[in-house]
Amino acid sequence: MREGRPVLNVLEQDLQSFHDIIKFGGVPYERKINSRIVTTWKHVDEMIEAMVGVVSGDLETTCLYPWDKGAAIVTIGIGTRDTQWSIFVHHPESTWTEEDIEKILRRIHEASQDCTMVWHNGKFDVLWLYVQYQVLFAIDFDTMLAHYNVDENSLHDLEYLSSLYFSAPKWDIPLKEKQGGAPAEKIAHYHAHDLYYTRNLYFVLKKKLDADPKTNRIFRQITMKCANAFVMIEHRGMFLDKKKMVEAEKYLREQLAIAAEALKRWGDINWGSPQQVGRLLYDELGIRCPMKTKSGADSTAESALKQIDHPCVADLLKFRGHKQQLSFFIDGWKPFIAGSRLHPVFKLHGTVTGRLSSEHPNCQQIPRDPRIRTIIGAPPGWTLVEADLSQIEMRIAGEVSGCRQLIEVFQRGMDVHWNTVLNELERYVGQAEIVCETARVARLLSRAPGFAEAIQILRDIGPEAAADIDPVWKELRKKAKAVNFGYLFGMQWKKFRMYARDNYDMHITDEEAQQSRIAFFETYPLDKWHNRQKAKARIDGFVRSLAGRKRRLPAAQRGDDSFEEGEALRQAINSPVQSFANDINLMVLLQMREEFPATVYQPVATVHDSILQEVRNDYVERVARRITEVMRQPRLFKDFDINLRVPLEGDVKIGPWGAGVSLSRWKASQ
DNA sequence: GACCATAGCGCG
DNA sequence: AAAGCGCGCTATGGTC
Repeated sequence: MREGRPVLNVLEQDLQSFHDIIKFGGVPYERKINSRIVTTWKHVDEMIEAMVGVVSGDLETTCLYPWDKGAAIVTIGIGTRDTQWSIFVHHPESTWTEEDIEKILRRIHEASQDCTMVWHNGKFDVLWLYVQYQVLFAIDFDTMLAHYNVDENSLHDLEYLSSLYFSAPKWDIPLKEKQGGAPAEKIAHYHAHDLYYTRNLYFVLKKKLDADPKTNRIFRQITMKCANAFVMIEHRGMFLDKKKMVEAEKYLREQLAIAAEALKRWGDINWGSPQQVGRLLYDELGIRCPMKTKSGADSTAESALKQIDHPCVADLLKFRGHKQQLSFFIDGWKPFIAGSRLHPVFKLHGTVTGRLSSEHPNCQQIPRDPRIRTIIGAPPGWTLVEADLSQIEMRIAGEVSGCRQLIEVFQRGMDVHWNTVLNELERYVGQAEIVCETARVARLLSRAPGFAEAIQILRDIGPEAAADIDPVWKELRKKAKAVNFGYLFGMQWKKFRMYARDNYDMHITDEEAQQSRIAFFETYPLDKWHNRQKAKARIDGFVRSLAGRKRRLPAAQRGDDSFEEGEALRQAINSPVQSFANDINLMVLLQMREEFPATVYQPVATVHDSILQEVRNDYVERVARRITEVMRQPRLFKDFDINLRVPLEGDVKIGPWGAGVSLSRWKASQ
C-alpha cells in the first residue's frame, strides 16, 4: 500500500502528539481543533501546502444516498496536522461556483496522491465524490474498517471510537443541521471534529494492527482493497430489465388480489398482521395453536400453519408470499432505482465473520424465484455472469477438520450433498416406498436390476442428471444440504426433527432423528474437530480462519455452561468456515478486477460465496474460463501461505440472474 | 413525527 | 436444560 511521501519530521510530530494523547489519556481536545472555512484561493493554496503525510478526508452531504433526488455535497473536509479545512459546496454561505469546486477538488486529488488518505467509512465519501465530480480518491486507511478488524464485536462509529481511545466528549449535531440547515461556522466546527479524530484514530489503530500481523494482512490485502473496489461496484450497480420487472409486478398484483379475495370468506381482518391472524385462527375458528413464538404469543409462522389442517392456510401462505415479494422486491426497490439500475450498498463491516452485508436494497436476499431474480440482467452489449464457489463451506469444513472421509468426497470429485442423499437411501433399504422410487429411476436408466445397482448408478451420474430424470432428486438433495449444514455446525436431533417436519412434511420419530445424526457422524466423524474448536475458544477466547481472520469469542470463557457460552462455542465451529469461504470469494473478486479492465469487466455484487459481474459480450468466454481457474486457486493464497488438500471448484452461469446457463450451452446458443 | 420491538421471511 | 451459523427488510403495534 502507498503510505505517502516520507516526510519524516511531520510523521515524527504526528507520533509525538499520538504519544501525548495516550500518555495523558487525552489532551484537551478543544486546543487541537483548528477549524477553518476555505473561502479564498489563498486559503486553497495554504490547504494544499498543508497536505503532507497523514491527511483525513470527510464529507457532509444533504442525504445518505448519492442517487437521491437533490443529493448534494454540503461541505468537503480535509484534516491536516494542525488544521481542519472545510470547503462549502451546497450551502447558502458558500463562496464557490461549481467550476471552482471542480478545480479545487482536482488540486486536492493531486496533492492526495502523495499523502496517506485516511477516512472513516471512506467508501461512502469516495463514492459521493465520484458520482458528483467523477474524481476518484484512494482510501489508503479506513478507521471504521480498521476497528472492525480490531474488534468485530463492538460498534465502529466515529464518536464511539473517539470516546473509547481519546475520551472525547460528544460533538454530534442534529442531522438536519449537518445536512445544510445550520450556519457554516457551526457545520465546520462539527466537521472539524470528524476530521480531527479520524486522523488521530489512524495512529492508534495502525499501531493495533501492526501488533497483530495476521489481522493486519487481512486488513491490508482484503479489507482495504475491497473498500476501494466496492466504490466502483456500488457505482456500477445492478442493471434492471424493466420489462421483466413490469411483468413480475403485474403477475404478483393479480395473484395477490386473488389470494386476498379468497381469504375474505374466513374473516375481514388485516391478513398481514400476525396478531390479527392469530386471534382469528386460534380464538374465533377454534383451531388448536401448534406452536408459540419466542415471546410466547400464538405463532402464525409458516411452520406453524403447515401443521394446521384448515383450508384458509393455503390461501394465507399464497397471500403472504405474493405480498412479501411485491413489497420487498418490487415496491421496495422503486425508491432506489436510479436510471435503469439499483445501487446496493455493501457494508464491509456488516457481520462478525467477515462476510459483507448489503442494504438499500439488500441484494443478498433476492428470492431464487426466477420471476424476481431474472429482473437482474445486463445492458445491451454486456452479459451477466454469475460465478459461485461450489459447496465451498463443506470443502472448508473438510480442510480444517482434517476429516478423511469428507476430504475424499471432494478429492474424488463427488457432490457431498448428493452423497448424503444416497447414504440416507441405503440406510432405508427395505422401505418399500424409497426402493420403489429408486427402482423407478433405475428402470428409466434401463440397466440396473436391483437396489444396490440403482444407488451406484445414481452415484455415478450425479445430482444434475438425476434431477433431469425426476425432480424429486433435486428436492432430496436440497434436504440433504440442510441436514449437512445443520449437523456440520452442531445441530441437535430435536431440531432436525422439527426441521424435517416443518420444511419437508417428514414426520419421523425421535429414534429416527437420533439415528440420522449418528449416521452423519459415522460417515463424517467431525466430533474431534468440534471439540478442538471449542477447546481453542475456551483457552484463547478467540479462533482464527485459515486466512488468519480472528473471531473473538469472550463468552466462550465464561465457564458457566450458560446459553451464551454454548452459543460462542458453536460459533467457534462455524465462524472459521463461513469466514474463510467469504475471504476466498473476495480474493477471487479482487484478482479478477486486477486481471480484466473495467471496460470489459464490471463486478456488480457478491452474495457470500458467489460473484455477479457484467462482462462485455466479446469477453464472456475469457472471463468465464478465467474465473473458473481463479476460484480453484486465487493468487492471494500464496501471500496468505494457504495450501489446501481439498480441491476448490467454481461454477459459472451465463445470462440473466437465476436463469443463466453453463459456458458450453451459452456457446451453443450464440 | 420519530423511534423501537416483534413477527415473519428472503438469502448464503 | 438446551444447543446450527450469518444477515436486512417489511408490517404491525406500541411508546415517547
